[in-house]
Amino acid sequence: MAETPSVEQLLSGLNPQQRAAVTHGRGPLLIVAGAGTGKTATLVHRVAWLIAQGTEPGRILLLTFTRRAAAEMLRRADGVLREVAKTTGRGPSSRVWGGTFHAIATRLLRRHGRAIGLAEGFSVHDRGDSEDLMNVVRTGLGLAKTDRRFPKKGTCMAIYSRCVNSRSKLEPVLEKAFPWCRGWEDELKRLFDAYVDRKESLGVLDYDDLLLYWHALLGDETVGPRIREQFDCVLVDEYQDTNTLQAEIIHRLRPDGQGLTVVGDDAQSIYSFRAATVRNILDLPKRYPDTTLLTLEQNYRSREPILEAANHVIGQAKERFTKNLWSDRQGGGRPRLVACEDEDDQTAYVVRRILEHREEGIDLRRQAVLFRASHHSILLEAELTRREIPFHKYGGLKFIETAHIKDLLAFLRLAENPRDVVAGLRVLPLVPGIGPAKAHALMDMVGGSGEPFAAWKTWRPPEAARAAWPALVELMTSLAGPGKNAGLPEQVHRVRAFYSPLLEQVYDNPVPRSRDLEQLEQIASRYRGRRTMLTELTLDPPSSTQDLAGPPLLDDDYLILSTIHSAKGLEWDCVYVIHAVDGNIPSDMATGSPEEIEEELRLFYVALTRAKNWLDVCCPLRYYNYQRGTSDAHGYALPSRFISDNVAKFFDRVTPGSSLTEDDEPEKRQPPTGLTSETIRRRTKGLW
DNA sequence: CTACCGGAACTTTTT
DNA sequence: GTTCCGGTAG
Repeated sequence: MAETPSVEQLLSGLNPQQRAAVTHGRGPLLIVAGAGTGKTATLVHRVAWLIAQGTEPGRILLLTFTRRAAAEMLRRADGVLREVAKTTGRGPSSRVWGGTFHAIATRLLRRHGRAIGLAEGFSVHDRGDSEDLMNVVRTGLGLAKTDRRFPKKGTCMAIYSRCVNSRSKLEPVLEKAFPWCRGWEDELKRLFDAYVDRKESLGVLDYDDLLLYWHALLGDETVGPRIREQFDCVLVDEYQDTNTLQAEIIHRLRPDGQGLTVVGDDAQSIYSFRAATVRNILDLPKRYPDTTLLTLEQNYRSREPILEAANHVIGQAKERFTKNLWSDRQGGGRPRLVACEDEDDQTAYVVRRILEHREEGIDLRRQAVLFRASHHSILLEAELTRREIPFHKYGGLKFIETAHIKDLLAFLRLAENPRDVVAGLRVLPLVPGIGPAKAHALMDMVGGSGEPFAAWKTWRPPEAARAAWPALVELMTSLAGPGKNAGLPEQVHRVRAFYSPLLEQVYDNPVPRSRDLEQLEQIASRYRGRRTMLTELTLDPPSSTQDLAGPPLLDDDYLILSTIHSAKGLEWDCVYVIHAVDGNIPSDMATGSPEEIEEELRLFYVALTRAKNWLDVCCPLRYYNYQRGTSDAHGYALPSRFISDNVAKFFDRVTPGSSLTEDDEPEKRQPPTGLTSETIRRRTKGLW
């Protein structure tokens, strides 16, 4: 088969397996792509190839794990297309439907939701909002004060979510994942029923609903076929991390598998806590018997010694389908296994290595520190700040989840959807003199249409609320009514005018919080409208203030700190894995069952395979237990159980030793004999 | 009955 | 830095 020159050009630089994947026809295609095997490049080229072959960009659906990944792929696909555009005349891929399952679900539901009785203006609750609503219902049913302690709101939400996402009944879910909550079946069922009703009456969808409604939409006799016909090709990235509900959505989108491409790596499945199941990727050939399976095994990312160590780590997994990866990037040193005395030692070591590498010409942004839990980097962050080394942290508590940001957004959400109790219960108690009880009563007074907050005007506030009450009523009335069409920055500004004085009373560190709010006002102009801003912020929350401020300037350089989960799909020249001790990797919270431990092993594997050229794994052996007060709160840890003797052989063992650490703790290091400060002064004077 | 304060306990990973 | 609880004051 003779290829046209432009297509040949598009395929140049791909290896035979990648090429086969890119040019595969319409039948269902499963690409099992190991870490660093050019998975993204393959997917990008496939999108470009499909377009070059005549598929309209708007008829391609690209589902990725994060929006960041989607944007990156579309950007790169544009690049590839531009290269070949001269000869094919095909346009850019920018109209490809790309995004997360949740983001795409929102778009489709706004467009077609009417057909299944969904109001177009529905609002989306994030995890925190959902928990709050769950709590409202939980208290309403009197489950908050029972003889035995009833599961807390977060646990209730987790159980509910798992039922929805794994599409299974309550009993097995409790049995398998929440054994300590058995015995509350009846109460939980009542609670979930009430929660569902409540969402319905408020016109609110939570994360799980987005998937659930999308699924339902596809099952509808009239709309279902319309959506199916909208797309010729569906491509799914990170398929190993999809859950049962998502797999069924895919199945309903492409019932016969025609035009379906799925990419994943069962060795990198790390989201089972979110009800993801590896079975989706493993069983795809069973679901579609004519599936073509292609495997990518050549790793272009890591040097061979790093890959060898990583292969031996994942070699300990019980069930695995992908083969070992290989690389022709020979040479270079082996990865390091660093036995640190304690966390301070680890911090000093990591900082020193980072600076050494920077001296050698590796920018900070090409280096990353990875850890299991977000709080593992606290000490390091403090040290980086002290040394004025810029860094950017991914994962963990997000900007959007801080109390003051949620407060401010709650005003906007309440204006957008006056029935949103969760928003109301956040806004109202900010006024002195109004607590949960009065807030509840006030929310019951809110009307449906016309002027929703009219009843608040005649309400007689308690003495303490006299001053602030009329201002709040005026603010809300205006935001929900005539002020609705004001510019978004203007709206935020008005909320800020009302909220700022309260902020100073409620929080003891109002200054940085106030700055965050100003920032929010600044970026508000970026969004098309209030509803868009609110949904985008819940579906794609910026991970930090810096992120929110926009892409950093090209010339400023910063180190990456990230949870291993957030590091998925990314790569750096130098990777430092910290806190690689038992209890952290694997986490104590995840050692209940063999399956959980297996997932922790894969997580460790993901961390190691992020490294291109240098890899340091640090194990601080003595740690400080912050929960146990000040005296004698030290404990001892062992290196991660995943670094067995057989694995350790592939690392260089390093001991930083106290002489290499920085001079922060004088009591630890005696000055070498014979050298006194007096001699130093004398020597110094001899210098000039 | 309601609001508010202080203390205690806990904090995995994320759309 | 929260969230959850119990006690106290209005």
